[in-house]
Amino acid sequence: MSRYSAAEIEPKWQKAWDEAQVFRAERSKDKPKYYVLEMFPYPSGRIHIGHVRNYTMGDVIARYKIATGHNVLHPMGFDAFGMPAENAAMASGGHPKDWTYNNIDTMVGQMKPLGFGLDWSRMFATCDPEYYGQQQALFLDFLEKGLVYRKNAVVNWDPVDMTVLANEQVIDGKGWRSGAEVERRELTQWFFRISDYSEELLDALDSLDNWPAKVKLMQANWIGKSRGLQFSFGLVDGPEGHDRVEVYTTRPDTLMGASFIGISPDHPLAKLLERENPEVAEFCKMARQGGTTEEALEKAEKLGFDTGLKCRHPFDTAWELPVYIANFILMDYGTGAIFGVPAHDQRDFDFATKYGLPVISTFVPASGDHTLPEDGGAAFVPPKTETVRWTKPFNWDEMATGEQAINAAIEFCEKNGVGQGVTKFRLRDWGLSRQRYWGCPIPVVHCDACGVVPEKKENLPIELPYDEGGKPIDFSIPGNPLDRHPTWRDAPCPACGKPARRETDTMDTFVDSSWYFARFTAPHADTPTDMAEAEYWMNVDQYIGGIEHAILHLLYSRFFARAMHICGHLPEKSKEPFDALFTQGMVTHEMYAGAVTTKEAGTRYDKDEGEVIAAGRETRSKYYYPEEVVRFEFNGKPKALIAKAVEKAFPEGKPDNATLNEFWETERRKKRKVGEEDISLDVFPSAKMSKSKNNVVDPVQIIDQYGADTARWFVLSDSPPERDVEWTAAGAEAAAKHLARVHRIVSDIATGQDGPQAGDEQLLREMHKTIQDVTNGVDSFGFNAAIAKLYAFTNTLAKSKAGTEAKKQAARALAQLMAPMTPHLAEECWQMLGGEGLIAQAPWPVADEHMLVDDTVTLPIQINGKRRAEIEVPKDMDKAEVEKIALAQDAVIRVLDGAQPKKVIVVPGRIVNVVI
RNA sequence: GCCCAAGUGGCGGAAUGGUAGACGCAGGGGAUUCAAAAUCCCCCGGUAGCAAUACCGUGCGAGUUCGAGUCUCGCCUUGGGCACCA
Repeated sequence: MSRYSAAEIEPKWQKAWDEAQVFRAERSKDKPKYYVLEMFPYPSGRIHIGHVRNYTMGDVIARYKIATGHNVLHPMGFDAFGMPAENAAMASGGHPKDWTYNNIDTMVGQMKPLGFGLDWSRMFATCDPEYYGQQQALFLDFLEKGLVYRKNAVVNWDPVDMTVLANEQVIDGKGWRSGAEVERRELTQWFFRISDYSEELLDALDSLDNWPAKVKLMQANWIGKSRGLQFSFGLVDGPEGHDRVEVYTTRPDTLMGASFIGISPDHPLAKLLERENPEVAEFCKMARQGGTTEEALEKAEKLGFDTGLKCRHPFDTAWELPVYIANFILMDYGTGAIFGVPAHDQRDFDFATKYGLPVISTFVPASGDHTLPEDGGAAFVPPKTETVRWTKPFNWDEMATGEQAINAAIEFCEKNGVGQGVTKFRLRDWGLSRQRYWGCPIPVVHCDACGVVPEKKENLPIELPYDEGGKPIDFSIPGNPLDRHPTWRDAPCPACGKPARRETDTMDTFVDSSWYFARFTAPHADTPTDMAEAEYWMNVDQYIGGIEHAILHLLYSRFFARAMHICGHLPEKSKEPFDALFTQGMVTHEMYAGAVTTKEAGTRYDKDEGEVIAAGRETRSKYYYPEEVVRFEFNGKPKALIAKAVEKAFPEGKPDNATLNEFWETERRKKRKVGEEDISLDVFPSAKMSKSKNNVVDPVQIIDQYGADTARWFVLSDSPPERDVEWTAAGAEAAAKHLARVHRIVSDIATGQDGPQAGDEQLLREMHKTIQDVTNGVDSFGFNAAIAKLYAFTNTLAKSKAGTEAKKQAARALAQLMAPMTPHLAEECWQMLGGEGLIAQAPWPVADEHMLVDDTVTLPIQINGKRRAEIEVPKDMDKAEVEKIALAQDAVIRVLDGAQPKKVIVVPGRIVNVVI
């Protein structure tokens, strides 16, 4: 008997798979193809447990599909452009390219030992010039087809660092490095015309039968189709060229409740007033402060500026409404102008209250008490489907739903020439320009004579410069190094040949990830795709990734697939590139944060508390990795300390929690110098593992200690894959023990003598049930439930007194069912049991239907829905007979106490319910 | 603020509208051992009870149903997304 040693068997079988080229994907007519893809990783430096979970799920599917006779494509690559590489260069010198490729090497080195069935020959990184050159070719094709254009759009501008900030670099409206108030500033940028496809992207969601409903719902809400009315308010004595204000509203039915007109600070009228009136200019400047995110705009205090201008109400020209410039109105959506109805919109209500504007109700609840908003009640905002009583309708019944009223209002307004019914979408065009170095350069040239000229395809790829005039690029200077590069910008105009300037914006990294799945079908083709390969391998049969990508990445990819089809790079069938989608939950972990002093504390004396040193102290937060901290609980509260400091203070070993707590309290009160870290840390609840929060768990330790199969088994067991999982280290050992047990049991069976041969049939029945359950589990992503069945079957097998042949048969089935999850151990077991060839290439076991049905069933007997007894009856016994037996049960007789039951419900094979 | 989810023992979780808690972890007891590791066996939601058993129990409050963890409505809490994190 041999002992289970992952360290010995895992490399051995990985080599065997390599030699047999089990995972090499080649086109073939003999088998149906199957393309399984997991969202590729960002090369952050180390793989984390979330990656292991993601790729193990994909690998289970891939191996299972190979076993069921499919020709499988299962590739891997890296989403390698992005800000962390530049941030690393900024923080510690070095070059984003070196940082990225080093990280990729490390991560591949960490992934290979996990034994994933990947076709590594297809690997690429999006920062490979070979890849991004083809992306530039795609861009040029899109440009030719009118799918890309330039327009102005706002960015977060840091006025101190003189640079554009990403949303995550704006913290509480301030720049992350400079601390300066961020401004919204307009720049000319490149856009994809995704909004032209709003209707189609929305409608096509219905065809995605194997996508989670919640993802489709989120996308539908994001696209946001709405029907409303576009019309204008006449402006009383407006400035030159402005005789009216065009508005769009989804609630034209509330027009009689309008009390003001609001325009965006970026509205042409506001801009005109801004030039003439310093007060307006000051307000607009203030309104443009803060980040550009929808969240920031929604949460910001609602402020307005009364322009003094008045608009006429379309239905009553004597009725004049004031025109406000308001900071919560977006120029991008609708017409950049709205009319406010305080009675039926909370935001408008708050605004009206603040500026003393009238509140006019147009409808009230259908019944019941109601305090009108104008009489001190709250804004009344029922769902559009609710029937309400109209007090100011214009051509519909007094009792009607919002929906009915909206339609009637649009019809009425159209008939009376007041406006037009318009369908609008919330989806905006996709801005792809980034004022950054580490991304795919946009392949156009700006020529004084010819304007914006596309680069010639034969000049692609336009590569990123590595140096700056022989010197390494200095990333510590804020701003875009491409913009200030001495020579890279110089390029002859592709049209006239005169000296011109390259575009220095690079592409959003979402572009990189919007077509990589197509590139995997022909990763080294000298066009973006090879149609023969794309025709064969597309679509992705099963796509697996995090729920956090439910909207943007998936929507952008759907758009790209359409655009690529238009340009002849993908077949018609690939307009929806992902046939089935599975969104796995995230791996979360609690976070440990401490303070680093940025301004030293003063000292203040308090007569009760004595010396208080925190006064005047300023800090920034620093997050620590789980392995850097000592975590403990005191009085039920989690606390943490920096591990190194604990080791130093208690060299003899980790003390008890009370001592740690005392240490924590003492350290917390210490005065710190600038730059010094606090030793006592706070523990924050679990959140998505992210690089910036340092709460990533490194699986390498687990692999080193227990082996890949344990890590794989562990991430699949316990939690359902679609749910978030809180990572805890306990349990890895249990998984390892179980695998060792399987090895031991199989080894005993393989070498054992014939036993008593009792219960062969029972064991084989269990085997067939397990085959059935595990197969269903794998098919439906119920990996945790499948694993529970495998645990149960292992117990059955261990206890079975069956003969050696039956046991060997059962053990072979166990190995095969485990093979997608723990492939190395399965191969080893397969070999011990005398299985033919590699288990990785053996056909999947099939359950025998006849072995799945039992002759008798156990039926619970309920009385009024409460279980009181149970009976064992033949499975096809008729209802009357079952009822008779049920009513004869002691418990039933006792509760009935001579009375007749009102009703007896018999669900064959399920349950009996006696109603009394 | 808006959109989308999730909430079940000490913990991770199982359960086509049909016996709530499968399977695993932690814990307790025992066997084996000079001892330990490893392994094997048993117990394990709460309250009451020697026990049989009874009552309560799937975030909270209603509802539909013979029957609700599962369906509907309202709330609470947590997580994700909100267009320049990827």
